Amino acid sequence: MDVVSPELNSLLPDEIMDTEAIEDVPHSQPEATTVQSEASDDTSVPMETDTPVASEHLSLFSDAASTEHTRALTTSTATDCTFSISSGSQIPISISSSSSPHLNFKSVLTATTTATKTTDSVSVTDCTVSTIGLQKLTAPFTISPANHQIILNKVASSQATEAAKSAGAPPQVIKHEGQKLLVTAIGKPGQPIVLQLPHTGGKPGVSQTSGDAKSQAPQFKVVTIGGRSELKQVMGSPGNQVTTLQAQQLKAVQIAKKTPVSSTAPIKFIITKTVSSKGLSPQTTVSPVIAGRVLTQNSAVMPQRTITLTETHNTSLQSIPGKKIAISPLKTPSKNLKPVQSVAVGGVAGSQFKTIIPLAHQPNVQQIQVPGSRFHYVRLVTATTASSSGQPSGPSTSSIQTAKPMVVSTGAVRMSVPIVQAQTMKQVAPKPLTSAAQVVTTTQTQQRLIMPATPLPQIQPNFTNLPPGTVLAPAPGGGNVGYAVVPAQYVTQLQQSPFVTLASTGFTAAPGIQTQARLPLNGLSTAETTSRPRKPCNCTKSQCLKLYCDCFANGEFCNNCNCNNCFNNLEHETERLKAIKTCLDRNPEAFKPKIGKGKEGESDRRHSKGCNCKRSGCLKNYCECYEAKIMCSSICKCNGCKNFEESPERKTLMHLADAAEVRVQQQTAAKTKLSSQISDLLMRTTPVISSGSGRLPYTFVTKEVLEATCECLLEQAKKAEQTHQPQAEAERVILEEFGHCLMRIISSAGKAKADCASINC
DNA sequence: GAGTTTGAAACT
DNA sequence: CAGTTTCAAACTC
Repeated sequence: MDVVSPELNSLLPDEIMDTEAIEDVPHSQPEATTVQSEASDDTSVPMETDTPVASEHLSLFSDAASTEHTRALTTSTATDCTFSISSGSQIPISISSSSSPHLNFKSVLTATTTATKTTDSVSVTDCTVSTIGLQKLTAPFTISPANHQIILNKVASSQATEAAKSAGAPPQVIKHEGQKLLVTAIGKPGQPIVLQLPHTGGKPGVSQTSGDAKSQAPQFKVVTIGGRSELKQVMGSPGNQVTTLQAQQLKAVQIAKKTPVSSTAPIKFIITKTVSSKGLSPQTTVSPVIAGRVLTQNSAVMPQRTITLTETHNTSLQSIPGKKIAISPLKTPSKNLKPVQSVAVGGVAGSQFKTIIPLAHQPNVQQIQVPGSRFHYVRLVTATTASSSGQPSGPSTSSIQTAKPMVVSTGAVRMSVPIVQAQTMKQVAPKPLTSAAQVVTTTQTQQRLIMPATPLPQIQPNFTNLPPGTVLAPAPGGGNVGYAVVPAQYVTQLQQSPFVTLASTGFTAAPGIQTQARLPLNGLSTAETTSRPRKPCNCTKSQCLKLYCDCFANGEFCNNCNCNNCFNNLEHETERLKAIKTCLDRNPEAFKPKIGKGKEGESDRRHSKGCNCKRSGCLKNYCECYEAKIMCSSICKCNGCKNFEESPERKTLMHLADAAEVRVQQQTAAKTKLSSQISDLLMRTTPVISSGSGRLPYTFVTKEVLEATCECLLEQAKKAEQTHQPQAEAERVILEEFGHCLMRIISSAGKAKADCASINC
C-alpha cells in the first residue's frame, strides 16, 4: 500500500506527522497475526508501499489540536474505494463486492454493533486496506463510543479494546492487528471519523494483486472529521462516495501520487503496520509503523522531527528519552520486499540523515544514523521469535527489492536518498549475540555484512551530538542486544570488497538480513561519497586506530590500504571502539568534519580549528586549509601565511594548478578520443581484411607494431602542437597518420597471407 | 623509492 | 595550556 508516494512525500506538510505520537502508539499485540498479500509469497513481507499490500497495523495519530481538522490521506490507485466511518448513525457496514468496493462504516456512539459483513482488514487488492481482500465478517464489529474506537474483529478481542482504550483521546488510531481492525478516534468525543477508500470505478470487478504496483495505485483516504462544520467532498466515484453524516468542517487532503498536497493544519498521521508484534521489548516506545515513507516535520516550535512510516516486526526500537526517533520507511515497489527500517535521531541543528535499510523479514538488525555522525549505528536485536506467518525460518535466500529513490525530508531540507538496488542476499546464520559478529552474506556479490553483536564497551551515546564510534548501550534488559558501530562508508566498502569473514557460530534465532542503502554523508550526495576516491593509508605504527590515520579519522574502515598491523577493521572492532572512545574523550569533535561553515562575512568554508603551519606558508598540502582548497581564516595560527585572498603567491599557485588541471583534462580527453577512434577503425577494418582464410589481420598488430604506431601518432601530435595547429587539425593529422599505419599493417598482413598461401600451394 | 620536511595528533 | 614526541602524509631528489 502506498501510503505516501515519494513524490508526494516531498509535498507533504511537515506538520503531518508527529513523532511524539509514535510513543503513544499501542504496542502491537503479540498474538497479532501477519496478514499477507494475496499475491505475495509466503516468505515475502508485504512491505510495498506502491503496491497495496497490506494488512497493516494501521495507526493514525493526531494531536488534540489537529482534530479540529479533517484530513484525507489518499494514495492514488486504479481502484478507489471508500471506507468511511462517521458518527451519529448506526453502523451498517456495507461492503460491496470487489467491483463495487465501498466500505461504509458508520459508527454509533452508543452501541456495539455487529456487522454482517466486513473484512479482516480493508483490502487494497480491491478497494482495500489490506491485501487479503474482502472477506466475510464473521465477527462482531464493535465500536467504543467513549473514545471513538471502532473495532473490527472477528473475535471480539478485549486486547484490542484495551489497546484502543490505551490510545485514549489523544491519538487517532486505526489499527489492524492481525484479525482486528481497530479504529480509534482521537479527536474530541463526537467527532466522526471517515476512512475513505475511494473507488475509481474504472475497473470494476478487476481484482488487483498486490504485486502489481503499476496497476494498483490504491487510493486510501482517511478522513477525520473534526468539530467544524464543513465537509468537503472526498474523491471517489459517486457510488463510492464517503458518507459522512455529521461532518461539519471537513478538510480533505488527498495525498496521492504525483498529486500536490497542501495542508496547513497540524494534523499528523502515523500509519503503522505490524507484521509481527512479537519481540517488542518493554522499553519499546516507538510503535511499529507501516512501510511507507519518511515524513518529516519541522515546525517553529519543535525541533526537527521525523515521522516515519515503516514496518516493524518483532523488533525493538531504540528509545531515546526526549528525542524523537523515527523509523524510516522505504518505498518498496516489488512484492518481494524486505522491510526497510531506519532510525534517525534528530534534535540537532545539523543535517540529518536517515539510514534506510531493507531489513529481513525478521529484522534483528537495526541501523541508526545519528546526525552529524559519519557512522551508522547498527543495533542487533535478538531474534527471539520464530518467523511470522509464512516466513520460513532459518537461512534462506530472499530477494530484496530494488529500492527506489525516496525523498527524505529532514526538517527544512528535503533530500532525495538514492537507494541502491538491493541485491539478493543469502542469509547466513549469524553469530550468537554473545559472540563477536553477525554475518550476512549475499549470494550475488559475495558480500558479508558483519556486525559485532557483542555487548561492547559501554559508551553512552549522546544523541544530540553523538560522535562517531559511540556505542549504543544495549537496551535495558536486553542482554543479547548490542550495537556495532559501522562507518557510513562501511556499506560501500562491504559492497566493494569481497568477503569480510568472521567466525560465526550458532546463531539459532532467525537471522536478520540487511542490505544497506547508500546514504548521503555529511551532506554529500551518495555519488559523492561513494565515488570519492580515498587514498589508502600507509600507517605502520598507529594500527590505524589514531587520527593520524585518515581512514580512521574519516570514520572509515581501512580498505585496500597499505597499512601494517591494521586494527581499523571489523576483526578488531573492540579495539577500534576503544580507540574511538579514546579519541572522543580527548576531543569530542574529533570525528567531525574539519571544514565547516565559517562566520558571517567570512568564507563559506573554513577550517574548524585553523592550521598551525610554520614553514609551509600554508601553500602546501601540509596545510590543512590549503589542502582543503580554502583560505586560512582568523582562527588559524599559522606563521608566514600566504594562503589568503590577495596573496600573489597563492594566485600564482592556483593559476598554475588550474593550468595543469586543464592540461591533464585535455590530455585525458584526447587519449580517450583517440583510443576510441582506433578501436573503431580496427573494428571496421577487421571484417574487410579478415575475409578468407589465414591469420586475422589484427594478429599482426603485435606489441611492437602497436608501439610503433603510437609513436607515429605521437609524433604527429607533437608536430601539430609545435606548429600550434588547432585541435581539430591535430586530430585530423593524427588520424591520417593512423590510417597510414593501418594501411601498412594491412599491407603487411596481406603480404604475409600471400606468402603463406604461396607456401601452402 | 628513499630520504626529508611538515604539521597534526598524541603525549607529558 | 605549552612543550615535546610521534606519526603519516607531502614533498624532494
